[in-house]
Amino acid sequence: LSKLSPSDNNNIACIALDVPVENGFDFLAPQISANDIGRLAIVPFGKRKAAGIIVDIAESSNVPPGKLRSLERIVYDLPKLSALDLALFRFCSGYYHHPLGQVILNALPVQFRSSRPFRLPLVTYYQLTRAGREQDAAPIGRALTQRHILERLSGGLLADNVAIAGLSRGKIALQALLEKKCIERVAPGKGVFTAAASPLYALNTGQSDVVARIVAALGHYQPFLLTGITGSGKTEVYLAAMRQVLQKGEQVLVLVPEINLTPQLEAQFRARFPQTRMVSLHSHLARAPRTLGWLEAQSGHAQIVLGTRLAVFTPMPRLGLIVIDEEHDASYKQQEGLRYSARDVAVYRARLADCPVVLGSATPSLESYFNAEHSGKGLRYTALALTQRAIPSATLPVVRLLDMNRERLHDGLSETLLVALRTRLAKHEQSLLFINRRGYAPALVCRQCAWMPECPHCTAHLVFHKSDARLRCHHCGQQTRVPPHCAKCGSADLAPAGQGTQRIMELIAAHFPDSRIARVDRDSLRARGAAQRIFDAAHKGEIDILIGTQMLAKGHDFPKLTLVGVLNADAAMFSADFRAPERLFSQLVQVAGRAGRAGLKGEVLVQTSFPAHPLYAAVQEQDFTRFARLQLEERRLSGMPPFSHLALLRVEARAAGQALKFAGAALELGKAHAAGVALYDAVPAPLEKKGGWERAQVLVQSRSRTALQRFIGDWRPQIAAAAPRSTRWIIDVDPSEV
DNA sequence: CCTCTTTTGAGG
DNA sequence: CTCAAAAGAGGA
Repeated sequence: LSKLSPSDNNNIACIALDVPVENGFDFLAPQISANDIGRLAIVPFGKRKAAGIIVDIAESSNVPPGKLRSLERIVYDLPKLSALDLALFRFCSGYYHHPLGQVILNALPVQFRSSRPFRLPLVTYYQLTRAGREQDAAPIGRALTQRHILERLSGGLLADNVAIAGLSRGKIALQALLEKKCIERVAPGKGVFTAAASPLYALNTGQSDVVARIVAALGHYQPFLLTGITGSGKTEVYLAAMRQVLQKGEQVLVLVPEINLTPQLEAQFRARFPQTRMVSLHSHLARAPRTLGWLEAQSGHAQIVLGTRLAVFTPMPRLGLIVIDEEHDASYKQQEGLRYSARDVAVYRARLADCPVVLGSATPSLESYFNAEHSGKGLRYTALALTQRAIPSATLPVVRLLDMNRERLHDGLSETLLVALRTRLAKHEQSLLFINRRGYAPALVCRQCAWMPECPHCTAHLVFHKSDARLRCHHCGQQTRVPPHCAKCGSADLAPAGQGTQRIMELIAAHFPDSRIARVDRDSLRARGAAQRIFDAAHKGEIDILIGTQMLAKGHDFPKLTLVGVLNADAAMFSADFRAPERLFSQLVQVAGRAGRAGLKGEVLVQTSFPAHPLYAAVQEQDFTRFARLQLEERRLSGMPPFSHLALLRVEARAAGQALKFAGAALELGKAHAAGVALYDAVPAPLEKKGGWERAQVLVQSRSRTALQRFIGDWRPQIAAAAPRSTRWIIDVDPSEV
């Protein structure tokens, strides 16, 4: 152990570690220079070693000299985080009130988070000269293992002019790629191939105008909100703008919601930019390829980074454009740990990198819409709109409301809907039934005494899954066999209550025994390759009726689809969350957008008990602007975002009543200094008990973001000091569910 | 008085 | 977070 004192002209390294402690930890680091800021370091920490990031260098420390220990080593094998990367992490730490070390370490690939040594790339790949002579090759990157090279080949990620050193099975892989038409030609004896380039189709005038606006902004910070109805060709706009950025040798970050769309978009991008190296980063990716992709982005070799919310933190030294597709999507908000909004972080990142950021959506969030409507004042967005469908023959579907009070019903399916389905079957067109509930029935009920089985760990009914005769909790995953008798009165007369995808499937199969039906929900897609199989079949027209949850609502285009039925839209009306109408609207517009995309007339039938609700009128006209105006007026009157800013103290405890009790105590602490903020009562959370944890919350509201931030800054240490270890708590800034 | 469980505090 | 010491709870 070093006993040198800091006064001996030793430098001190301040290191951010993955611990729930506000500040970094100081270590003696004699040889350190300011140049090392951003590097990974291994330090002794208590009884163990820990990995952390050097965030600062100082001449002296406030820590008593006797307590200071020496930094063990700096990891020079890894490229360091840039000042811009660190600035982004600092912003997140401050804005979301989360310890810096945890912010940074959570954004790093897992290998780098532990103090154990890791091995870096073993295989080198080379860029060839035009002549393709291997001796002229220059190394352009490395991969962790040969398997990753093969993966990259099969993904088409190693495009033109690339040879692989030491690739024994390369020929086999290349042959497979030839057959799949990913590549056109293989130079014999070498791993050289040329990627097949996809043809451009031309932009319409609306699209070119929008692209021109974005391109004009390249090189400096400017946020755009790009709105456009489904099928108006937003992706084409992204691609055209990206082309300009890539030509300048800069990088593009594209964020997409957490859905199964990444492979499709990836294929689309790859086809358009076959020469450009692209990495795809999402949570389903295995550890090693994710690390590799991260390194490629950080080194600048990968020019396109396509990913879900976690990708927003990927270091990119020459970032020239950020695209956030479906910017309204709830999956951009992380719901645990650092509760960041990838969309908001991306906008801030664009500001740091001084580049434009494009937020695209057919149904933007009201916050973004408001920012674009009120451009001119402060930090606001420039509105861009696509008003025509890219394929002119594709018209918007007709939306009809089916009044469930008047319709003739067959097991919850209206006569009109059944007739419409029958018509489509006769015409060999496809239909889609949208019901946002998986399982057979959302509950089981005793017909004698009305007892309903509940989850022992959550405030929720158990969902009946008929296929394996089990009851499942969709909140905690708990499952049991279906009980033979009522637990209360002993009756054997237990019946399913309500409808889920499985039950609808059964009903439809009974009504249309000769039709080909497929169910699309988390359960049916669980098996490996199931998603691909079902969607392929649907695209080929081998499915007549698709039944599914919101997984069906996004992205997929089925050319023969002309009818969409929406079965339980009303459910959202009963939600206490002030954002429920917004979510319902965007979901309905999304799902309606599936119908009639290629020249065939589409029809959307919405079953509802409240046909007079103004929300449905807006859905019928698919008029987002009208809907947004209505909602914004409500928000203005209720003082909700975007007319105020929110933060939520979320408290969880195992013992009954403890969460609510502590939330109340925290509220009292806050009341003493609540300047410029309004504090709501401590209340049980919407799902009061989840996974055995009782939940309570305190809502904080303010017109001023600064006042809100200042308040939380003072409040948080008070809560931390008062909180018993048996309660978990977090402050959720800009919560998405209140 | 001993053992097992829960709570608390520190880590540089 | 992780580790371990301290403080409680219960048993013989």
